[in-house]
Amino acid sequence: MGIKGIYKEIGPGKRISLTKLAVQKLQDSDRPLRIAIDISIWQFQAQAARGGTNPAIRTLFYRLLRILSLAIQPIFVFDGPNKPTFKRNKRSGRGDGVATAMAKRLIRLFGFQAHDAPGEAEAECALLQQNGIVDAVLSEDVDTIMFGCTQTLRNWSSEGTKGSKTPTHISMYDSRDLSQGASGLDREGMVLVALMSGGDYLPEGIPGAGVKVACEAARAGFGKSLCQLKRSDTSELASWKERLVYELRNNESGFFRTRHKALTIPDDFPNMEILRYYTHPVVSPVTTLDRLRQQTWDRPIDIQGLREFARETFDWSYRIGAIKFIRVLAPCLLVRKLVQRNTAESNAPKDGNAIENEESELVKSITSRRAHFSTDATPELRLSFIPTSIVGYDFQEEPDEVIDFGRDGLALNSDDEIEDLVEEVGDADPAAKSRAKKLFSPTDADLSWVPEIIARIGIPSMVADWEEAQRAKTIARSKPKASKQKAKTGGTASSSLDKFVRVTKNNVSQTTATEKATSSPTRLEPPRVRARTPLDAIPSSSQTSRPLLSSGLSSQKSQPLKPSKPPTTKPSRSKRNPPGPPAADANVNPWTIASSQGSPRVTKHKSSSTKAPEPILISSSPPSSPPKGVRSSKKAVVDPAKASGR
DNA sequence: TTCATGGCGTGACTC
DNA sequence: TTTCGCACGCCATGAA
Ligand SMILES: [Mg+2]
Repeated sequence: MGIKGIYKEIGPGKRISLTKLAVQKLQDSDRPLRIAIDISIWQFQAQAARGGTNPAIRTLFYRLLRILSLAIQPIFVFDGPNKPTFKRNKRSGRGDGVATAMAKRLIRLFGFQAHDAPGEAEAECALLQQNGIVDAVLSEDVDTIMFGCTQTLRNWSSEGTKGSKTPTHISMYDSRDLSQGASGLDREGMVLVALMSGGDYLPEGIPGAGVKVACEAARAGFGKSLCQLKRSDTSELASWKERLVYELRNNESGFFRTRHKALTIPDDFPNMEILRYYTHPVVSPVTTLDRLRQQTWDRPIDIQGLREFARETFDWSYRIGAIKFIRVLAPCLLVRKLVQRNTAESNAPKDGNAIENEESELVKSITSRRAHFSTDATPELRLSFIPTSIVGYDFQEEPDEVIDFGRDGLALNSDDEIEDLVEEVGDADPAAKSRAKKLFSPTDADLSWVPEIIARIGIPSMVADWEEAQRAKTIARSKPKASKQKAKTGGTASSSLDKFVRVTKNNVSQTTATEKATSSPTRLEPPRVRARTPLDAIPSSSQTSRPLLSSGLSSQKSQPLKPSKPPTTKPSRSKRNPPGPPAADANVNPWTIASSQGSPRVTKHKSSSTKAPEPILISSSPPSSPPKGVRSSKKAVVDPAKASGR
């Protein structure tokens, strides 16, 4: 339901290289960037791909490779069956069921997480981000902000007018910056904009009121005050509406550009069901969050499984297919292996030679350094590596496609997409290989640009040696007579821990220059301290007298944790609930609304367990991190609530 | 006149 | 047997 014209209001976001974002997180937090990805961002884009077999899923494959090479830890979120009732014409599943199953399989072969949302993926992603399970959400639009996401990424695509369409950049939206910015839109404000301007399937919007008028109303505080209304207080709601309409008509307080005498406000505006859709979307319960929190982000890549997937799905068959597979996978897998050397190393101290031996198994040499625009000048090193030794896959096992039984490297050079250059096929001259860069042999060295910090993690001593050599070179150039005897000051580290610390320090001092140069004011918030949602702990019985939305701080203070008190609304919930109009029930029983909203299908009992039944609370301002204990007690509170929904 | 809304058509991708 | 998004540019329309 992207709000039409919303980007004219909130701006284009910060366009930033995904490499830079990932590297910053690696530096600042000593761990990879974690993002939740709404899988639907590719549901249409991928259809545009042409050529070969299954180009759509192949597009996903290449994106997954890219994620791998960015050292990002993703969790892919799929839409679930519990769509809100007012979106009922849509249905996910059947049509792309096969594609969905394939996508999940591929994602898991990469060692990435595939996660099913109970309802809308966008809302689930926002929940994961709010709870610190991920740092940011990659989505189609900025709707996630209305679900409470504070770091939203969208439009992962190429940047600049240069020829390459390689997707390098994303647009980043920080909810805190947004509320401070010119639009002044926070979560509540955006929800009001959605409610007022409506949309194709948001009924009871105000016809003729678009994003401009709605934003003016939001800046005047009507979003916040609407969300702070006590539930089931119809007179307060009527008063809110009266004030809004009065200001629209007369513009007495000057909130609006002009008066709006001609607007016809529907009788049932605002639609509380839609409001609740944003404030209390159908998302996973805390138990699921805990499970996700405990899951490891470092699952191994199934190389053999990926090879078979590519053979069957993309028709990358025979030895030629295997070589193509190795060629695209190796540079990405190299990054993974470099980063893993940080954590995977045993604590046993190793001598310098052992370290250097391990390093040279991964990387043969470093050839150059750059600060390229495609990565926002994030420093990178060009690494030379042997594809087969990175992938560890024996392509020789695979039969040749044609009758050519030759098993020297020559036949391998005929890759299917280099026909343009195949004039040289049959030319056995090795020099021809270097002339035509596209001639690829998986056993020969290949080159790849890797962020310098990642190289420092995986091959620290090789980087140190290379830097020393570079330094010597420049010195030699400026003062040819100077001796290169300057000993390696750093030398090889005595332990892996020391090594990493040293490397990190070096890298910080080294990269601050470039950071300042590019002057990026944007950075991710520290995620760990960010366990939010203190409000889930609210006893259900307090709902009817509680604000629909209020500030996180005050409500947290005022919420007594009463795990022992079961909800008293069970009777009304237990009668078979038709998905019919909940508006009538809304003032009577919030639980009814919650459940009806959650399940378009009456037969789905699951909805009651997946719907977080607690009322309330949007806190658009950054929350104070709750103490660790809150989380566990919250669990205790929610469980009975969940049981009551049965 | 100026401004905002809403309807319509179109593109996205990799090799 | 049901279905599906979003953003952008262009233009007509109507309100103030
Ligand atoms: Mg959306």
